[in-house]
Amino acid sequence: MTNTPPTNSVPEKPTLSQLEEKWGKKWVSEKTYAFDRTAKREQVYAIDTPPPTVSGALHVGHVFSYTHTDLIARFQRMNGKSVFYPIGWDDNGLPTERRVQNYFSVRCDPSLPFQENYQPEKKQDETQVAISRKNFVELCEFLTAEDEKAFEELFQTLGLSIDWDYTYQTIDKRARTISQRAFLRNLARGEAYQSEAPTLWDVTFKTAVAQAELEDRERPGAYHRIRFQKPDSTHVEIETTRPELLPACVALVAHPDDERYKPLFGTTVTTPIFEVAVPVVAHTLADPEKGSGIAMICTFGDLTDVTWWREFNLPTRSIMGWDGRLLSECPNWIESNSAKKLWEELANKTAHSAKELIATYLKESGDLIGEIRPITHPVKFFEKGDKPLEIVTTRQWYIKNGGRDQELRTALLQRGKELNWHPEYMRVRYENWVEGLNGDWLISRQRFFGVPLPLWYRLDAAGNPDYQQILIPEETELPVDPQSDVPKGFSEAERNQPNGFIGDPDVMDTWATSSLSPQIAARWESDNELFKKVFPMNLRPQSHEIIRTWLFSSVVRANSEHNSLPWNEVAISGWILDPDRKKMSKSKGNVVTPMHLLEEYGSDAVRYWAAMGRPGTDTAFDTGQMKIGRRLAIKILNASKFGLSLGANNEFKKITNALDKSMLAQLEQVIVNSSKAFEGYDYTKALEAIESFFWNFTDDYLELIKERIYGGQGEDEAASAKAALGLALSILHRLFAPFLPFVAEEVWSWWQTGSVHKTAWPKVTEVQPYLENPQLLSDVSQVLMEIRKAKTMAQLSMRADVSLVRVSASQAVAEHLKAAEKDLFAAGRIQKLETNLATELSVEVTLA
RNA sequence: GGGUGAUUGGCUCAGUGGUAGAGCGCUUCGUUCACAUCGAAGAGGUCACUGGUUCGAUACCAGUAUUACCCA
Repeated sequence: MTNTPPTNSVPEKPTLSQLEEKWGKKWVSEKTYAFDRTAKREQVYAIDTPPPTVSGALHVGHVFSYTHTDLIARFQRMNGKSVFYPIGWDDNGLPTERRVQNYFSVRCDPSLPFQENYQPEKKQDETQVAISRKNFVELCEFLTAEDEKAFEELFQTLGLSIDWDYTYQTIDKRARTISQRAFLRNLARGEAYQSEAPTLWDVTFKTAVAQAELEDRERPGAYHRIRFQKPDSTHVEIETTRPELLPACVALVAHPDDERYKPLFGTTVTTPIFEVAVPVVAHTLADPEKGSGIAMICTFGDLTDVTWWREFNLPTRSIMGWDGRLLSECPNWIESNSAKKLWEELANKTAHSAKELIATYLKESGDLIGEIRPITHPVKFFEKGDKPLEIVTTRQWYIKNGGRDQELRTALLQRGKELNWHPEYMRVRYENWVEGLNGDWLISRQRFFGVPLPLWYRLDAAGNPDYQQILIPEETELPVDPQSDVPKGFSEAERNQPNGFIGDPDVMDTWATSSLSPQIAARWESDNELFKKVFPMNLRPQSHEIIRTWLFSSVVRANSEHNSLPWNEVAISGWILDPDRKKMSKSKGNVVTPMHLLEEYGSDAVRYWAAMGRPGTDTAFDTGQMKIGRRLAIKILNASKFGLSLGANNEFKKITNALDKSMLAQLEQVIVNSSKAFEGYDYTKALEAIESFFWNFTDDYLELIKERIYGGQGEDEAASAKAALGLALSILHRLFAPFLPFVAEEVWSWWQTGSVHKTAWPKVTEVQPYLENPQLLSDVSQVLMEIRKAKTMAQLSMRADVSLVRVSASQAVAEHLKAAEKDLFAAGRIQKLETNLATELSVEVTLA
């Protein structure tokens, strides 16, 4: 720092335009935000940035929540931490598949051979071209690379202080390796297992669906009252919304205390029209209030059916195919000839058509009692699907997550308690989720673009897979694609041959990879030095709707692999609501794309709006706040230019004037309050404290010292103001740096060397040698305000003269006014000031 | 049905056991001398409702209503 401020480097007419371009490029080329690997572990602050789904649209919500993280990153960096702030792109999974299908009008057919140099034709009509899995994956990679460029450009324009040298993709080689390695370790420890079991199944995507991907939707349904024949030829009536599952009925169930049905327990009844004998059982999960109090158990109508089927060891009578249609062959448990004839009509019908058909048959046979009763009820859907889920029995891979194991569940709940949540109440969502788990984590997906399960199976002499004979790769061979790679000891010629092998066709759930984002970013097992420095990480920022998925699954993986949390803190962002308070989402069509906002208002202004969204609180999209942010940024330019032109400098020993010291005392409080707020992740509170000081600083303090700094009260008094101004500007530039990094860097560059973003966050020790009662400036401002009010009321210019100001005030206030009297005279254009003692402040202004 | 938040001027939101706050919007006034991409000032609220604790409640407690989200 020099004693003579280089005012010649202050532009004549400062402007916000082009600052993003100017400084954004410089930060990248000078690696301003590079992680310092030589830093000690305690000096590292590591952030597990959410990898955005690049196949999704750029969304103003990205700007919002990523800015929040950046604020924390910048604060920590200025506090001397070596900030590890990488980003990844989530290009793995179903959203990418769908986008590729629509963009190129193709579909994946894994049975087709790979075509070299395949060029997709431009999308022209709705007929999709079938292509091989490898071609399909190539298209996914091509398209996501395009999308990633758009995201990178947005985030750089926004000024995120990411270290771009550590960027990863959830489908890249390292991510696939880590994902497969973690799975193999789970397998070796017995935490991963395969099971042939009833599975929630999406008939559109033809894939299994995990509990975390479910959602309930209210759908119309109808109760059908159906009678079953008792052994004595009388009837018992059940009610069901799914009569199409009647052929899949394996039992009836009622509550053990239900007097109406007690005599039936242990007996056998016969299903109508299909004439299959089924037992009547008692179970406490049967609700006596629901319908007739007795229900049919089918394989499988819902998850309760699965529970009953397991507990009573009932037979499996599945009638639903993987495509959501009834089986084409009549099931072997249906023996009556008339029922077999009916099946010819039912075969290959969708659940919906089968329901109508069976209702018609029941009506004809007289077994449908009374009218069909329409209701609305919750139905389970895949969150990305649009047909109700079915339950089919398939072989799938699972990872233990406490859903079937109380000890693990307790351990994971304990992890939730160890984690520091911001805001704190979000912890409850985690606890509710873990407590409500009803099964392990299903990780296999019958999809194409994802990380493959790194497994092969032996084929027996007949060419059928033996799933108990698993062939696994060495960790050093990873990543593997079992569709093209060959297990050790086999040759490609043995693929799909009797006594040979087959590759597991499935990929892993996208969360099975995303849950390892801290390990991927930290380069687990490929850069141990880095890993030791940054894992467990300090912060996971994310939004609240993925607590049950991303956050929970990350805790599961770190707990089993590293016996630790993946990070110590989690900061939950709210959502962006549109101005009508509706959640912004692509399906609602109310999404605002962010790039033009950055261009129109400036990145700093948009960041200001984001910073005003409190942690965890949903925030309305509001260009008004961006305008205010823009105004603030302009004010910083102008006030800095003005201050530097007045001769602001660093000769702090010359700070002697009481008003100057009072201003610095107020600034001391701002440093204390904003630092404290930041440490508690409340960046909004920090910004409010800084901003509010700044406006008073420009409106009152700068006005008050103008005369003095021009030399009106002698050289020493001017020198005090210049030095105080220099100290205040230096501190303000640094306080604003995390929020408005572009304008802060710009004004810093006018009079300092190096980047403001690599300097130290202000410390109270900087101002502590120069303090006075902070109330002094407030009292003087108060009187100045009264004077301005009088001029405004008289409809006069602020430059109008005041012949007399008569102040009634306490002794303390009077002393404060006396201390800054000359400044007050000049700023208010006062000719005479009289004070007298009073308990309450009052100001009487006589205009000239 | 269970849970978690929210409810404060027209709007968006702070806030504290002791006289109700900010910004925007609105109204009025004001530009030679940092800033019209601006400044100064003004009006505007029974702090959702009902009880309770308290000398005193917008704040603490209980209940109600409305609303959002999570889970079933």
